[in-house]
Amino acid sequence: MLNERSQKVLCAIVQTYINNPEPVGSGFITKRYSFNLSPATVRNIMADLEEQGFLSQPHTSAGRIPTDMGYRLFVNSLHSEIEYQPDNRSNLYKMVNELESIKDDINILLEETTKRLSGFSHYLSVAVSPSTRISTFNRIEFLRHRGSQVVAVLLTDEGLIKNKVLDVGSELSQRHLNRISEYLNSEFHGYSLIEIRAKILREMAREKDLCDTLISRAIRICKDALFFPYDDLFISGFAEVLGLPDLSDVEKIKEISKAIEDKHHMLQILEKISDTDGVKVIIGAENSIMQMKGFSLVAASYKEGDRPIGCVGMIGPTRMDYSRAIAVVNTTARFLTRIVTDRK
Amino acid sequence: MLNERSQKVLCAIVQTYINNPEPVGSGFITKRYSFNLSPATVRNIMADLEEQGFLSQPHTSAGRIPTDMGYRLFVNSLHSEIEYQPDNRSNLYKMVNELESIKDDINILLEETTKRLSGFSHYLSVAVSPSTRISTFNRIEFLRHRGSQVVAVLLTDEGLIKNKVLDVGSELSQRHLNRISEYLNSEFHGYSLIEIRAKILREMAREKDLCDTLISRAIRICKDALFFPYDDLFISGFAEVLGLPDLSDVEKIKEISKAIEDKHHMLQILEKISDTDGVKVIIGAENSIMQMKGFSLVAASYKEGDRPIGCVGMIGPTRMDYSRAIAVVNTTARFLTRIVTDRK
DNA sequence: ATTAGCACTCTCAATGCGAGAGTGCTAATA
DNA sequence: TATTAGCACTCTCGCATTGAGAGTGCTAAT
Repeated sequence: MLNERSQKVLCAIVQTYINNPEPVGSGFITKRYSFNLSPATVRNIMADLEEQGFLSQPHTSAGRIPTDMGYRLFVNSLHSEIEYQPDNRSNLYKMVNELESIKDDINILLEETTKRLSGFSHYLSVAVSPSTRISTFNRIEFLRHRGSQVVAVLLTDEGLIKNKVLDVGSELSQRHLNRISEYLNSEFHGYSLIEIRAKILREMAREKDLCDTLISRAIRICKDALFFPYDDLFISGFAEVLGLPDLSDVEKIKEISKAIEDKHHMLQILEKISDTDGVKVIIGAENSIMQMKGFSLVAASYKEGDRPIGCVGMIGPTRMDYSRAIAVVNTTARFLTRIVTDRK
Repeated sequence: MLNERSQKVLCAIVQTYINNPEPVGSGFITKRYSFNLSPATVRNIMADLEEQGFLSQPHTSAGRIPTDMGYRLFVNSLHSEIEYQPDNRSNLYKMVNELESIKDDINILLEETTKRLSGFSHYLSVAVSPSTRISTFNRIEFLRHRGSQVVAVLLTDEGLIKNKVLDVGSELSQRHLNRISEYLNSEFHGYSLIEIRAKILREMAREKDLCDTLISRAIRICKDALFFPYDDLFISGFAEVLGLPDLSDVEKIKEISKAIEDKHHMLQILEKISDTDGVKVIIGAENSIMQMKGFSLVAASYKEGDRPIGCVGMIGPTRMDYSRAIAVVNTTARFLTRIVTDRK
């Protein structure tokens, strides 16, 4: 579909544009790269590439800029040859070292990770805590709060700690609550939360109009206590990206700020990535769910053992430095995987 | 210092400028307001006001715009006559109703409050959770986590629920942990966290090299478990404020986004307000701690009974609608006070 | 298939111009 | 003495014009 020479020229154009956000002309390519082609030839190639949808022209007499399709080809050709560049490494190395010391609490770890990531990449960075739905129930405890309120504290094998205030209708003694939690802990240990939820619903349907036994009460309380509609989302670096030349336009700024304020939507995107393996790159409006025209997402899941449980990533303009971003995200995800897996 | 007529003209100018962000000319004032003055007279007054620092001129042949001092005078003259306008009320009323149903968890309540507040005010809204330092210890529980890690769950009388992962050095049995928490709960119930912290430090100094008794161990664990460097800060409405004409400049956007990303600094400002009573207005760079030139903060503390414990507020351009903002913030703070106080 | 040559197109920055808005000042007025 | 009418002045803003520069597409030659 695209001969090797065309592809090389395309990549040269994309790389040039990434280095400097100005339309790339045929002259620049011939001067900078030693393809041994004349500007005229490059012009012909560029015209072809434009016709095929890889490049576009701001106006008739300007150079070319890559389209999303152009970036895509560039990124694909990159994917195979990515190794950690030494200069990234030194920064990352420092970061990883700093993070080692706060690995006890997964959420704090993720928050600090995004902060540092955005700090030295100058892109927006994001992370989601391990998905509650697929997390493994470790135990739950109930603490009397006030009146008929109870605080449920849920611990999962992945290191998540979630609490929730419940109203249980009537005042229960702490002893009573302990009996309930003991029952739940023995019953549910080792199951995933989503399994437990299914179990509970089945159970409830069965003993619908059962009298107020310990078990039925436990089940009812538990149904609420284990339900967390959203995972935690960490975003950092908004002030950073404002410095990028790609965001000199107020409209663009509005777009991205809307995207990150809609946590629900962002979580949807990231959750999908949390399920897959390896680094994933979404360019511009490529993925219909990601309506951030003009921005790209580079993300990777982190795993507990072999099971992906959450993800970390970076958002930048489509014109972002993909090779660096991919390397950084990949390394960070591996780091998180190690932390989460080791502490079992 | 400023005669009544000048002050009236100043307020008219400020109000006009708030309604429409364009320099106000003498002609407009005479037409719109029935001061029975000629444009020339108003011009003289305006020249005086400028000399005294209440107004400024973008350029020689333009109208005047208020300085921070101008806004200040305007706000002060407003303060006395603020009542809840009926149109605010209907919006607020709806909001308050919606919030009633989620009052169980103070943090969720504050988060939802800021979301709604920014949604209908189109300004940035902020809130801080009850200050941990002055919160009243209710009880603490420890849950075994993994290895030598323990999860401490702290409940305060104000309804705060905080948890923290601690490494206690060696594995302790749950029974052992329960003994420790029992001891702490009986010892510290009813004290404020800051008092407890002082107590602990004294205690530690005294039995510095005591052997590993239950008490000394409890004390040591507790020192970490009760220490929370930052209160929770909720901010919402960034996408909203981008719509304001005052933020059409990228520099301005950078400024405010930097301000809200520096949570530490923001907390410092809000904590001061949490200690005072009534609605407080900080205009522009008035307060040296608030280096957000061009933005104002309208905030009020919410209380448990008579004791201020946290605060809620709105941030907008200095050109914001103070009268509405003050009314809204005031009402919201009262609402939060009611919720927090009632549920004792 | 590639390339040199050239006319063409489009942007961008600089310039000038006129309309409009609002001022400051002066002299007249109540 | 305080206010006001009148007027020249200043500054911005939008618009059109212009020339330089960059890069293209096309054609004809290699």
